[in-house]
Amino acid sequence: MTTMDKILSSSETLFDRHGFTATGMDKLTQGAGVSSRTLYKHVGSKNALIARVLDERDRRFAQFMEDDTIEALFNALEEWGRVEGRRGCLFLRALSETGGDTPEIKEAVLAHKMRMAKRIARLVEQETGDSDAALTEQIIVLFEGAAAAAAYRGEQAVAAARQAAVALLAGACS
Amino acid sequence: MTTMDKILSSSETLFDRHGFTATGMDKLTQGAGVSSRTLYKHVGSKNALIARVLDERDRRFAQFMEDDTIEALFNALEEWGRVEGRRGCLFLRALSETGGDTPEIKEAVLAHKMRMAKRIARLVEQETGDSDAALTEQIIVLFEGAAAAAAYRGEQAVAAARQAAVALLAGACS
DNA sequence: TTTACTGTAAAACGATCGCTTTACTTCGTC
DNA sequence: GACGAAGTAAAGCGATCGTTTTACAGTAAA
Repeated sequence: MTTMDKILSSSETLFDRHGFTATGMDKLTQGAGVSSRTLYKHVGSKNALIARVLDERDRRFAQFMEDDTIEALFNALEEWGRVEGRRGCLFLRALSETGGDTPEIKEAVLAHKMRMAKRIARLVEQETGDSDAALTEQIIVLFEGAAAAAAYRGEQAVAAARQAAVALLAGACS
Repeated sequence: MTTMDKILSSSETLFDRHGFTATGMDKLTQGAGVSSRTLYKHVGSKNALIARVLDERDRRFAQFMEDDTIEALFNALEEWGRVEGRRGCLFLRALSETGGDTPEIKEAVLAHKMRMAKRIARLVEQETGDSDAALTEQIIVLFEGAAAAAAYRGEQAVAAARQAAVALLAGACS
């Protein structure tokens, strides 16, 4: 595990558990077991660190979600929540904590959301036969809602989202 | 407008725009046009202020959403977003920024979520004839997803959530 | 053996954090 | 006309913020 890996993975955990603004640089260096100088040489600034953490999480999340049906996608989200915890979407949390006015963070968030939207659109097209923009938007909302509601309702929220998605897909096929 | 009203309403705006942790007491006193001593006499602490702001928002939100159908509820959410902005659910944002370990804040958030869940359950029962827990959970997820996704997809996310909710309700009635 | 890289520990930068205090005004009410 | 309630401005509390700096150690290639 390289120094960079240590920095990114422990920072991700700290940000996720305690929030971005509330987590100071001392906690981050201490968490990574690294001096502050080393951390700054690697990432440049706290905002850049946040953006890098989000990019890395996007990679990890996309890899975790490599599924070929909408139903499997929601199953993967359920499993992700069991493993990683359910504290809401870290990307939207980063966006809202910074008020959306940190360009590097905003870009990382929107890139992730764009990628997820495209993936869902592709799966919908695969399963229904044609590209249904309205249905795709509904599945996106369900996915987002599952992540958000699971923070206080637990994994039943993800299960409900999956059921709803499957029902809507079935309605579109007929 | 009383001093307390000024404090709560301007604090709500600042928290919503810039985040809870990122908004310091000086911005809050300055925003309310009030001395720091007055603010502390009224609210006691920053965490207590956050909790009070959330309670007040819950009141305002519930009043805004006084509707008698699920469809009307989503219409109201769409209108709320137009008027108040779409930056995600302020309650969940408060919860995640504080890591969930500030009791007074956590209580305010869960009280709000419980109230919304009960309202949705009642509306579902009104419209389908019986209390369908699974369908209720799906509508809750859609509502939560609309609020979250609207932050980066705009009001089309709310429209999609409404369409999905109506479709699921129709499926349950038959 | 020198050079370059990567790391450490620790102090310090000015600014800001949440919060308290001191000293003083303004105002309605009894 | 005295009094308490409710407000002000401004300084200061110790702590922490994000960031830079100084001074030094280990290692591997040239």
